[in-house]
Amino acid sequence: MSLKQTLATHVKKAVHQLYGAELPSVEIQATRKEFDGELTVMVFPMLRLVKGNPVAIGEAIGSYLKEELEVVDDFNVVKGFLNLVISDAYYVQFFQSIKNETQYGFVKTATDPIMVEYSSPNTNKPLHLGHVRNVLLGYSVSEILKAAGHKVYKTQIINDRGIHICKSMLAWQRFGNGETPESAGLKGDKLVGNYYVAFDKAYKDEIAELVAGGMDKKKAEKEAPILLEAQEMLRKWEAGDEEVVALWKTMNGWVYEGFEATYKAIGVDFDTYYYESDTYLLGKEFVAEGLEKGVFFKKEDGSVWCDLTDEGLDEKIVLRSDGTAVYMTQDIGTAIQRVKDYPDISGMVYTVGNEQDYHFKVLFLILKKLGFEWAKNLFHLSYGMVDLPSGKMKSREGTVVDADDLVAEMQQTAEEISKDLGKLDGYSEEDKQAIYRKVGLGALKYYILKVDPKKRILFDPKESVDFQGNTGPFIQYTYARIQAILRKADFDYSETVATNELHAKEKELIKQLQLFPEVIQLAAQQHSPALVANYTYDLVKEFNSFYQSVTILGEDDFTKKVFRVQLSKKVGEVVASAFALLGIEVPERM
RNA sequence: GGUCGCGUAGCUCAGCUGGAUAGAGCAUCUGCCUUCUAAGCAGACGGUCACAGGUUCGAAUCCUGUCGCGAUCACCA
Repeated sequence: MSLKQTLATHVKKAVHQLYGAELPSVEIQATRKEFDGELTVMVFPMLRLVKGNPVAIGEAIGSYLKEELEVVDDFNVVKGFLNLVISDAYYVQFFQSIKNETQYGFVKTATDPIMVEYSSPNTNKPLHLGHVRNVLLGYSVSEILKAAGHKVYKTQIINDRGIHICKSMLAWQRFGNGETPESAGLKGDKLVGNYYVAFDKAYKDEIAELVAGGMDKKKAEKEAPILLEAQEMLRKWEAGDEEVVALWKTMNGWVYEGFEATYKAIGVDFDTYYYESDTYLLGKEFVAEGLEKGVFFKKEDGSVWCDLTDEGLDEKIVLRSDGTAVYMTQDIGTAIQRVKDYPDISGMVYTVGNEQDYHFKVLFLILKKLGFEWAKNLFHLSYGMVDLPSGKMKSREGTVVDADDLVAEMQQTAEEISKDLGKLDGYSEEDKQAIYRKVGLGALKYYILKVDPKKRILFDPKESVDFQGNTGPFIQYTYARIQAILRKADFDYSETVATNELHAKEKELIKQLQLFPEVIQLAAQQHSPALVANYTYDLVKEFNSFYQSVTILGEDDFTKKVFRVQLSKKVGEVVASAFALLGIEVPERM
């Protein structure tokens, strides 16, 4: 039983004995720094059941607790706040109980499997800063869910189907001259991206030409020959035309290779992949079934819709009049396919930007209407856009921040800062590069993950990302210093030592460590890596303060010295664990 | 226009299911490297928590309205 629970039951007992009232619950929280004590019992909420002066009630309960419980050393009452001073012995004992636990704070048994989808890029464009946020969030939430005791399947849906793919293919046929990533010396995703841009340019030129010839602009946009040709290509593709399918396979292959390289550089991975080209047919099947059941209805032109006006939403199309699948069709199919493949999953998390809030609201509703029990356990992990000072990122206008470039730049910055400080002199170039990579990526990842997913991020490439203060490198740096202590400790610090008095900073540190398991659970509940990031920062700040105000290795008292090394070591372990939840590595030195 | 999200220090952000005098970092200023890594520590300065009502012993937090910013309401994905 946790300390809070113990205290709560005793507070209830006290109130029962003293006032004959039964409290349904007791509110206990951490005492604010400016007051004496560790934990505070709220007296105000009791006033409903217990008539009297809150200070007097607090005093009475305080005396009772001090009398009854050994861990309560003392108490004081300020207004309606009963502050309890918890004994050092309790914290010493708590620390000793977690000291040797591996992966302290993690739930080790994996139950209730959850599938987490993230990344899900468009195969026409190289990954950019927006995808980086997506990938980092999805990966981190997956790790957090695992730590909180879930089995997790990381997956992505690859949008390898649809009119957009045909556009790049068409442009490649027209302007490509058989170019390949090898011949062009380009990553595959970059090469295909170029053709997508080429298509767009040709398309715009054709529209301009038609408009110059007297056609209405809207009509021109619909009737530009290159667009009609792309649409024709999509029909051929859905019909299984060999030539089209072969080209599609080749170009998709290039893109995937390019994406994999980027994922590897960022340090994220997937357990399983889904391709829309494999699931859209299943979606169509269920649209047909839904139509029979009356969940959907057909319009005169043959398109199929779902009426959601009862839910306060609009009508939503689920199948085009020409019978081809739309986005929604595919997502219906994909969700169903996943549950077929992994019947044990209890829920799914979709990491997708907030511009699709409406889409997912509708998707979840439709799946519910189709009668799937699991539809209630779907969660849209919605996140805000990453904006640049110049506004939105637009690939067509060349205002995107490319993911590969970004990672390289961060590593470069880490290298420059590190060289100025000169702490790595004497290490091999290979070791140094590995550290620069960890630090550069750490800065980027932390910068993005520490903010609440719902909020938009303003990213200024010029000012780049900080390396001081509440940042990844600051936390990594603290970890590296702890490792330095452990390297220099030339005595055996593995034995449990009998300490009975704690330095104020030691107590603060242990209190902070104590919070870690709760933080993991809360972060999992809220799907929020930001909680983990900010917790880690607090822990590290507490450690630095401790580090500055006590001597560790130079301490004369052997018991204290050992205890402090053990404490430092544990802080290091928790920092490493917490950062692993964010997908950030920690360096042994920097 | 309908719906959803956001609005906290000059800037970037914390603030858990309502709790005490709203917290960090950056920037500006002041101290601290002969002792475990100064990417650090200690301190100063900086606030009408967008605004107005309401609920409550108590509101940055919950409710209503107003304003500002963004997203979305496609036979695009």
